[in-house]
Amino acid sequence: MSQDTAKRILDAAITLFAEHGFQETSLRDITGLADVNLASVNYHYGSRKALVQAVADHYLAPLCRDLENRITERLIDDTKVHPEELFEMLVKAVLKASSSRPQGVVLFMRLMGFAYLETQSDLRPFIIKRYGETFKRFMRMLHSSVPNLSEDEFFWRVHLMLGATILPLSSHHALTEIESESYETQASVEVILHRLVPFLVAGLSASADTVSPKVEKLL
Amino acid sequence: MSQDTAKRILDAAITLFAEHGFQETSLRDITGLADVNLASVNYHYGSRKALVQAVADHYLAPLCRDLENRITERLIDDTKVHPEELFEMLVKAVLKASSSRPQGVVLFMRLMGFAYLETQSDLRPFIIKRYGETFKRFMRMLHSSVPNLSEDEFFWRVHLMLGATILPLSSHHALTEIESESYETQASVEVILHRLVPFLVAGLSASADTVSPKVEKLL
Amino acid sequence: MSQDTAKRILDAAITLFAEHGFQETSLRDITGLADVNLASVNYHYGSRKALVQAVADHYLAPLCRDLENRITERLIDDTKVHPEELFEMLVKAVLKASSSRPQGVVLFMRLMGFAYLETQSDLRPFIIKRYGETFKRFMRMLHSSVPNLSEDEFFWRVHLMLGATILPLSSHHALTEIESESYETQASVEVILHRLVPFLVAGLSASADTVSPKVEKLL
Amino acid sequence: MSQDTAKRILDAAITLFAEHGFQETSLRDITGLADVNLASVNYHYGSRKALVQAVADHYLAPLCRDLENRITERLIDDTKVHPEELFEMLVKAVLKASSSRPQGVVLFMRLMGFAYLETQSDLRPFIIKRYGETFKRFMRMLHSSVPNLSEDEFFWRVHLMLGATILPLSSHHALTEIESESYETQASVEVILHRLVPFLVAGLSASADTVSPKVEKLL
DNA sequence: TATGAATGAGCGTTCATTCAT
DNA sequence: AATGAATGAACGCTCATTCAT
Repeated sequence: MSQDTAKRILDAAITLFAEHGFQETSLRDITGLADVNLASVNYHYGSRKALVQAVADHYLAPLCRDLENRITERLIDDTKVHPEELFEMLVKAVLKASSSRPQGVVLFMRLMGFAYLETQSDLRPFIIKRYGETFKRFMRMLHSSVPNLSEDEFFWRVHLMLGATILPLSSHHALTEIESESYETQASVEVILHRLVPFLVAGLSASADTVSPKVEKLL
Repeated sequence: MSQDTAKRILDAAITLFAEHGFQETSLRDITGLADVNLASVNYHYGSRKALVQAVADHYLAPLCRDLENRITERLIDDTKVHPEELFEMLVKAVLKASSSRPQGVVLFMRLMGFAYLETQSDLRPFIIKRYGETFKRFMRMLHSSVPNLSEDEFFWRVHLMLGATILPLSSHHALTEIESESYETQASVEVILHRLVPFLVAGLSASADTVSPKVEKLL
Repeated sequence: MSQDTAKRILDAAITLFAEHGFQETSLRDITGLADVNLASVNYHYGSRKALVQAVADHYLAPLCRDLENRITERLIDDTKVHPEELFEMLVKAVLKASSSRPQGVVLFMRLMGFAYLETQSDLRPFIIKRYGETFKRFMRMLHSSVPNLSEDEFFWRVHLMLGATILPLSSHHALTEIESESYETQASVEVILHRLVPFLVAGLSASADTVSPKVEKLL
Repeated sequence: MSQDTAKRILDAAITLFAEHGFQETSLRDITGLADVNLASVNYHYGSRKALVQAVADHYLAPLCRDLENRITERLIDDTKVHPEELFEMLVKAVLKASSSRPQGVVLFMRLMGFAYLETQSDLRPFIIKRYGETFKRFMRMLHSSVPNLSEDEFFWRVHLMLGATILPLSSHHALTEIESESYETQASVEVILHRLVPFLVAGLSASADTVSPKVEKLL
């Protein structure tokens, strides 16, 4: 029973945070869905903020552990790393980390989206502090896989890619409504990923210079 | 005085929404900054939700009017439209619509971001209902400017582009903190746009097929 | 109606704080007795702490104003001041400041007692900051009215007198229960004061030295 | 181990009650300091209230036992008893009963203060019921040591003395802050007692009549 | 046209206590 | 003998909204 309540809370929190965002989800919503006592959140997690961080940990801890392993393993072989390999690596790690529950990837991406957008919650600093090193390690590898991109240019491209990844995935249930198709959900995530990677590769590999005259003109 | 109060409220709302997001901004914050009575928001706008929509209108109404004009004007000349032209058109319209105040583009993108994530309850349906036709018209032109892209494929690429555009811009204040540079704000927005367009063009123009074997393998 | 709610809250707060202490009285107790909405406390006073301070102000502001006037007036005549005069002055000021409601003195003394004993509430520092000067002025006069008392000795005697004054008055309703008499309340306060003043005068005027050998022996 | 846990709880309770008062100290504070399980308080003592009473017993039981012995022993010699003897007797008993730990006297006096103000719900009735007889016996001796004091007059003087004793001692940590001296704690308690006794003797011995005309005038 | 006052609902948190093991 | 888990009640506070003036 002990472990059960804490897990029920975490599950309900993941569901509701992903559905409505962090700030629009109250502890009463969570404990109501989990069918546990309101005070048990504080008992098991200490505070609302700690629960939010536990949700983040639930995804990011295994993800980063897995990613570290893959990176380390790949570096044994010191041949040149291609960007496609790294994207492949990341996608696999994300899929594995979020495979434990249905809709896992979507929930994860929505959580990342809210973490990105919601300024008040201290989630972003928490994530940077606890998992920043792993992501930086990955980013350094990614950067060196695409030469001829300045530090600045690369930094922003990463965020453009993040935006392209997180936002469509996190709202894909609404998008699929627009498409007016009904289909099995996990498949649709694969479809998005299927369409995402070539987009990212092309965007990351784009020359920074070619269109800049035009852009400068219009600014 | 009446018009003045309503305007002061709108200005304060735009400022605070852009600074702290929608959910983190209370009517008390807004009326406090505007130095008007708390009840005047409901008096002038009817409800909090209506105020949020008024803020959306503030940006989207001139934007769509401007965009419609540009589209119509361009279609007089029935030569083939290139994607760069359309991006240029959109960026100009966005910059013009948000030029009236500092941080205008950022607020606008944050607004779109929240609408995307559906947190601000009914903002997305409101926008679709009121401004959807203009965007659809634009999208149709964009689609026909890039042949050899299936309906589905194009649909998703649009959202990937939206994600790449909206999310980095809407959180750019946090990103620039990470970059640890000090900079004049509006300039930094231009920098982002400067870096955004080649990324979008490359992504949109990417072949859909090339990397699909790899991706299928990893899913 | 505006002034009414704030006053009803203050009245209920005074009653309940005096009856059960500050910490054992909740805002819901107060608003329940006052028959007003819970949120109106925050509306009119800002916070619970501010309400507590308003209660203190209610008694101490007129008391200190009155006391200042009496002190100033007395100092016009530069004859020697006797301790009895000062006690008389203080008692009159206290009675006047608390005359506005039945049991006024008792409530006032209980409030002072709780302020003395309850460590958590920040009431004591608040009182010292806002009214300390007046009391210091009074104390300086009292000190110079009883020569041959060291600074330290006098300081402690003041607190002994305060204890003798506040604590019996604040629990006098319980004491009178023990005495098993029933009588009109204000009269009983007069009885206490009647018995208090000679006690205080004797205590304040006691020689500091006479019994010290004995005391030292027993410590 | 059983006895150990109960004792650790009592020790922690005494420490924290003395430091922050009864109401400001939660069971979690106590069990946290004692490093025992939260539920063990209820297991060993039954309830929070029973723990408070156990703390009272811890001081009052040996005090009253000691006091009874001293009274009985003194009565063997049937010479007249002087008030100083009785104060000496009481002070010795209090010091002895509270000598087992630092700050003992202060805690004891705070306990009495809260019991006096009736805030700690049923502490006063509990003390009266369990230890009232001893105190009454002492009071009767004290009364007969000071002739010419009416029953009423004596009754009130006892409470004035109690107030003068309890209140300054129970808040002496705050008072000494005001004095802005740094000092070894137990010593400061002795200083207070040093200054208390002559004050009490003088107050108790004061004639009841001398100043009454003045007082009556001002009421 | 505008506002001070008031309201009901809901928030995260803390509490002493209970109970199965 | 002892405890981890859980609970219901209550806490101070903030919220968007309403309403009489």
